[in-house]
Amino acid sequence: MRQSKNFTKATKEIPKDETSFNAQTLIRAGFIDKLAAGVYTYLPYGLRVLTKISQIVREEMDKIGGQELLMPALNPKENWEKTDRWGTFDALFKIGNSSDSKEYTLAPTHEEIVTPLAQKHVFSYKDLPIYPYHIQTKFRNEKRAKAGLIRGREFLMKDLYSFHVDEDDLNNFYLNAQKAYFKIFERCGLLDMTYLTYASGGSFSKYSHEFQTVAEAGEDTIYICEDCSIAVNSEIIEDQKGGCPNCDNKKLKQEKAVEVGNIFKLMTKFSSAFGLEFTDEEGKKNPVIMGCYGIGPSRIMGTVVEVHHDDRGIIWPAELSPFKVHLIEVKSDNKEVREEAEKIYEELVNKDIEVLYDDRELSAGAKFAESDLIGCTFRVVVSEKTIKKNGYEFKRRDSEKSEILSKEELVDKILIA
RNA sequence: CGGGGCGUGGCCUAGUUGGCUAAGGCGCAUGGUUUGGGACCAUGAGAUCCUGGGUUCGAGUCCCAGCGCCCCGACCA
Repeated sequence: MRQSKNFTKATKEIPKDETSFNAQTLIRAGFIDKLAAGVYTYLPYGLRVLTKISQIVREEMDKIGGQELLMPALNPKENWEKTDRWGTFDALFKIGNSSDSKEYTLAPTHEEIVTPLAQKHVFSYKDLPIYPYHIQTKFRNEKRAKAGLIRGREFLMKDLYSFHVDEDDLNNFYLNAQKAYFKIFERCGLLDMTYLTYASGGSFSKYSHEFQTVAEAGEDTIYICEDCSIAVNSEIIEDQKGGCPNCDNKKLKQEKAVEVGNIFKLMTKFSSAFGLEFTDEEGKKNPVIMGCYGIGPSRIMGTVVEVHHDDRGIIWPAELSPFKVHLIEVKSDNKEVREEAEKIYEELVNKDIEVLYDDRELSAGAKFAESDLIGCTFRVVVSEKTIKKNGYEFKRRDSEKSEILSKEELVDKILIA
């Protein structure tokens, strides 16, 4: 992509209506635009990142048997009355339709939709287990949206629901889902600071689990057991008398964290509400056992920015970088420079490498500053200097060192990464 | 939803005890000089001062109400 063709512009000014680093920086760099509190447009760069995160999530869900579908955001009131959540889920956006007086909600989660859906197709133990999921925009009328992408009113969420014949089968899948989640955080560059965190299980089971990423911007406080590499949240810490639920470690480390995912054993709460049953091998009817597994691509995007940055801007992990390479030509009005840059741009594009090519007639300083702000994993510079040296300057965003490489070396280096 | 703060060209800000034509920077346009870390000069365009009431000879400035945004808290299935 040619930067001269991108219609959004980076800015030096910090937007005054945002205080979180992720929102300030993503807005300045042209990834997102704010429409209202907790409601953002994903601009071309931002959508690329969001799509990459979603794709990672999709791949890891598919690997554990997930089946992707897409359920509606617009939900009829009746489904939510069946579970009694129409009146009790107070972050529900409600929509009245004056022409026929029918009421809807914009879905904040999808148990109310997926359970009756399963009911149309699950009759026998032979039909189980199933793992439908979707990646979809969720709506929650948060009393207070905050921290940019970390707590929005409209946000992207992957929610998978598992349906089982018994608790053992649920427990098995539950562990698979945990592993898949860690794979996702690894690919998003969050593995080192993300902890499986014991949370209250509500009425369904002893614990649910959150995935908490340590970050100053986080709104939760977690207590980490460094022996087991797990954590507990503030609901649990008191029950545990300050100790680890997994070992006899009494000294847990307190940190602020962002909840980037959570998994929950729903047991029969929703299957009972809708009467979702299956017939077992003996011909007896039993309620289906359920679990749910949430993870927020948009929230991950904000969290990654909080965790991976320096004072010049974002440092995207390789798999999330909006473009693998930021190609910069210094002195666009130098014919030789322009031709050389165009040549390598085409070369890289032909190798299916995603390149953002800064072909604008701006000063070198402006281009470098904006490049660091945007934060692509690799930077390649073409200038009078590099032409004299018969190569291309290559630099990682997370390193201060640069090197001059030949075309072949450059392509190799980028393709290997 | 309780408490606090803020609202001025596209963006960031200044604007004194109410006073005359609302100021500066960024960005934008035109011309010229520049080009390895957010260049410079000149000229120019661009404002319902959040909205609605009120006080006053006179309101960006004071009062009331509303809306919006941010922060703290509560909430987070």
